[in-house]
Amino acid sequence: MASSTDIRARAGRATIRDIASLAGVSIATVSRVLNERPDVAAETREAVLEVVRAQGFSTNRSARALSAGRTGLVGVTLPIVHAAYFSYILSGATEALYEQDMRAILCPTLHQHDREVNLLDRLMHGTTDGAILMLPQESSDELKALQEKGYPFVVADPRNYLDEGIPSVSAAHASGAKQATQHLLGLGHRRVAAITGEPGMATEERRTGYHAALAAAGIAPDPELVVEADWLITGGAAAASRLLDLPDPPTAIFAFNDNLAIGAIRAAQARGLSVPDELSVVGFDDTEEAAIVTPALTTVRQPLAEMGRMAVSLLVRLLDQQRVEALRIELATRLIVRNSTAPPRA
Amino acid sequence: MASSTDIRARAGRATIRDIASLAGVSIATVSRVLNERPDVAAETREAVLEVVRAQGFSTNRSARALSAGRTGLVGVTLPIVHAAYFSYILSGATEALYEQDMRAILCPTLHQHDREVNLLDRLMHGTTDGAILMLPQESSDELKALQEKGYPFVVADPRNYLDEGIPSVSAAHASGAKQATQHLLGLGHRRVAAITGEPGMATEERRTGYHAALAAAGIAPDPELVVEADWLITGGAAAASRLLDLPDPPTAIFAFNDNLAIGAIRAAQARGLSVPDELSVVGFDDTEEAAIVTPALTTVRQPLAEMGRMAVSLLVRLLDQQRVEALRIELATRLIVRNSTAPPRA
DNA sequence: CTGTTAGCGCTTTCAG
DNA sequence: CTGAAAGCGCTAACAG
Repeated sequence: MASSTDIRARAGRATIRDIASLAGVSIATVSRVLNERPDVAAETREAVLEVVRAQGFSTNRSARALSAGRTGLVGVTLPIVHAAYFSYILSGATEALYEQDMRAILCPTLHQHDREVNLLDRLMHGTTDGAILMLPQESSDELKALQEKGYPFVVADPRNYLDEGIPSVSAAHASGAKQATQHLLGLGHRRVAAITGEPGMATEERRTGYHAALAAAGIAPDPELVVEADWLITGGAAAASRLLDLPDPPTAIFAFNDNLAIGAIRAAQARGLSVPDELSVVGFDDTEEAAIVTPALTTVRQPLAEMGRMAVSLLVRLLDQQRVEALRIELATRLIVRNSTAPPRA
Repeated sequence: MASSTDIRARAGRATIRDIASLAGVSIATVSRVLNERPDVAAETREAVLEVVRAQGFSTNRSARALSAGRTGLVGVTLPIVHAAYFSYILSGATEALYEQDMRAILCPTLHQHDREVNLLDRLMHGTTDGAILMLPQESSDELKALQEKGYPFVVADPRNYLDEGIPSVSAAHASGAKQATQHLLGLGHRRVAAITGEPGMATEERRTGYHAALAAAGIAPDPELVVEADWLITGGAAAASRLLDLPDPPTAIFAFNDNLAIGAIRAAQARGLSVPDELSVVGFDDTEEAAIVTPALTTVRQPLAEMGRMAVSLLVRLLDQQRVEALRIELATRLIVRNSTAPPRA
């Protein structure tokens, strides 16, 4: 759409200087117009914008970044890009950034700690204004150090308990777990088992919610009914087998994520048990698979995209040097009831 | 890790100038060392690196970008970040970029054409060195225009047939479809139906492969056995129903993507047909769901991550101004046999 | 092999 | 309300 009256035959694009001379004003004025400063006469502004449009000009971000000290870029670190779980958070964050006219730089760490460190180091030095961190396991010390260097960041979906003062956004694991357990209890189950994930904040909190629901229903927790597993389908299957081998097996299982729940369903089905008729299973996360699997999984939905958006909004406030009272944000979850849960057999 | 002997009490980090004076050399020399230029004495280099390490210095990318005219950033546009399909390509691309010490800037377009245009416009102007484009539908004209402006890019997984001269990386749709159809034929099926997706390059090519396999087996194509659908599960179910209502229904269906295949399976099961005993179904893509669904889906795997990597490697060559002979790259697919296919009932 | 110097394109005081 | 001028931190000729 560039008009044929472009002033420059040279390869590069028009610069602010070209616009200025074409519009008969100084570059300072053009800069003001471009940055929507109020102190420009309406006429002047119009004249400048006219030329800007005609030339198809748009400001060179590198130059602006160097001069203004802000890049408009935010680093987003995450273990793996294609994992659905992270990509939802990423998606929310990217979208929220877009709305602020900012962009996300992707930094996959592949679970390699040295990569995390290198990446962060580089991000800090003039590449980005701040970062959204999704880490496989955070060390409060390192994060503190980062913070002391004055680099703004927020941890999304923290894996561990973080020091106060470290900005973070997470799901309300405990209340979600409580919902899930209550759902099972409400259905009439009394022996409700739990398959927990690996140690960490999520597991701790979800266990807290599980116990809280049990306690509220006046049921004494049975340690036999709580087994730990890795977060994988196979782990869930193995754990469920152990549970079902118990002399007095559970009639319902609350698995701490969907993978584990799917594994549990598989294990039950493998031994001829019908889900949900003979065993109810609830998951956590509501990944894509939850709806696809047979029977469709009752599970606790995490507001992943929303966590990404929230993280950005927190970060933006940090960038603006606003005082932020609530540094740690927790987002409510929602129980999605599908077909893997039913009242226990009479 | 910053030593307490930092020369600057000021807020900012050390600059190349600080390093230069600390090391007793000129900034040009520091720059040379930083850029691994060969023309520096080993001693000098060591001395400089010493100071660099001590100060925890790392070069300001914005400044380098402005000065050198290269940002080390590549824009990646894609319709939706959290769609597994795209995120695999994205993942491969990001990883390949990382290896080149480059980074990806995420640009989700949400299927909005104006966003695509704006984004590209911005990407061009000093934000990125080039781009990987995943578009819902490309217009060769617009891409040509982009190319004429001298902006390097490559289209990943093109939706439409592109002009020659537009760099692109895609899957070998035709040969993949041929494999799939041959698999069915090899099992003994004679009435093999196809559920195509919406018009576009993928559908065209896959249809070509389907017909080629039929022809090679000496089977005349029956137009009744080819029905079109959107790319969704519901569409697949509807299409399969039409097929199964035929007076002489197919014993096997090749669905042009996994969603359609899942829909077909659902439709068959809904009318009491067993898959694969009474109906074989093959998909295309090998999404996450393919392995989860019951029965697990036989499907054609697209090398998505590899496409991303390839796109980057093509782009990098373009950036280096290398003459590239093969602008259009096609990556082989692979048939993944699972449980949704079997010989027809005797 | 090393230093000097001139910008890259933009933002931002500081005057007027 | 507008302009002049001083950099932001780095790279890349060009001398020496």
